[in-house]
Amino acid sequence: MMARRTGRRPGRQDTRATIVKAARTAFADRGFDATTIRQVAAAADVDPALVHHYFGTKNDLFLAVLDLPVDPAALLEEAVAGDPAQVGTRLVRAFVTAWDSPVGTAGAALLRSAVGNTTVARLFRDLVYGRIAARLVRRLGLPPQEAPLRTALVASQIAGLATTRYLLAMEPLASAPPEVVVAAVGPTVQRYLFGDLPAVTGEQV
Amino acid sequence: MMARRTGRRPGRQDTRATIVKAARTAFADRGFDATTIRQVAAAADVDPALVHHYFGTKNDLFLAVLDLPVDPAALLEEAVAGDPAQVGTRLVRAFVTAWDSPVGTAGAALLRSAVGNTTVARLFRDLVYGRIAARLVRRLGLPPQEAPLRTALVASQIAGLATTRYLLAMEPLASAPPEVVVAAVGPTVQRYLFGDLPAVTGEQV
DNA sequence: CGATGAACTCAACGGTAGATGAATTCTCGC
DNA sequence: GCGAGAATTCATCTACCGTTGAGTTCATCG
Repeated sequence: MMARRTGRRPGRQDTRATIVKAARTAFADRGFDATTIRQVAAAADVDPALVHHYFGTKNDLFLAVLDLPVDPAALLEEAVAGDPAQVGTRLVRAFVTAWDSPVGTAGAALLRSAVGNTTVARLFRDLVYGRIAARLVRRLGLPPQEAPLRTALVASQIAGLATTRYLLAMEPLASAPPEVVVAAVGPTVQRYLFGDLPAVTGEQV
Repeated sequence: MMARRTGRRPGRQDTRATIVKAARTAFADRGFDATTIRQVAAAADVDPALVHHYFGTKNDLFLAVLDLPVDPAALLEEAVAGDPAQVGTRLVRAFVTAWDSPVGTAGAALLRSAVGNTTVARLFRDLVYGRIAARLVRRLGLPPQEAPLRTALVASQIAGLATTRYLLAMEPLASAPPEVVVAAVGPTVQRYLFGDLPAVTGEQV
């Protein structure tokens, strides 16, 4: 971390991508509010002003972090195709394996930020409703009357998995091998999607 | 909100309790980092310096917020007593109904803060392990080898419920009547506690 | 090679946060 | 009714933060 001269650096380098990467992990680790542009700049070995030069405001930087070359919806499509009797298992597996990719890091950034920031929370809800749940309902052909509760229940289990395993790192879940998690949680998701829920029929216990 | 004179106020009043209450809802709504002492002071109609006078640092204020007259462990004891075949349902019901009490508000403060703050996260983990999970294992007589994963899975579903229903307010879960949630989620918790989990036997799928 | 613009840094502004210490007003026991 | 101490506020310090504008160095194209 030597003192850096002013002005443009020699050679060609994709500093912009470096900043996005640093920002993504920073947002994932600390959330939107707790992440400072100065931290991101330091991690990318760059002046804070350069971050603004590329991305404008801090909000814009956050949006750039969420803007991925791979659409999470594609992963979902893959998981939904196949035998409906094991959709739950495939969904959980897709989720767990995706977590180590940039998609997962962006997801961590989004979820962690949403819990602490009302504006990001709205963004998160819109994404889950419009881009995930809607697609799930359509592809699985869930009855319109039951669909909202069923998908919300799935969201609750998946969000809980993300929170405990990744955001809070609670053992032994945090370091359990993927297939253990898949075997344990998959059936839950399966039941929420297709199982017999007294709740959705309006029946009370 | 008229201009307030300096010095002690006439009459007797429990300003300290007022501050704790204001701080509890503030921490629950915004989390530790996003909550400012000035906000708490304003909500309690008091000068920021008074908050320090009573509680010292912001951390101490947070701990005071978590220090409740009612022990959450007591609620748990109540739910575990009775037919083991419906422990899952009773646990979820206890959780959902407790949420509107100060215990629930403190829980929201703790969870929301834990997601955004490493120090609080450690506090949260210690509480779940030592005060909740340990008691659950003991009272239900779970096999020591399976217990950690089983309780962690329960934690994941409960945390997910808290996150989606309360912290993020995702519909229709956020405004679903308690018994709907209990009927839907109870069996999941039941299975995590006593059900057949290929994962806990070391068997891989 | 010269110029234009992109990449990059410096220094600073205005805002807000947590914390502190002194000053003011009240209560209560003697 | 007076004095000690608790309750309360004021003004202020230091430390960051996001953001801006001006200045410096490089790459590229004519």
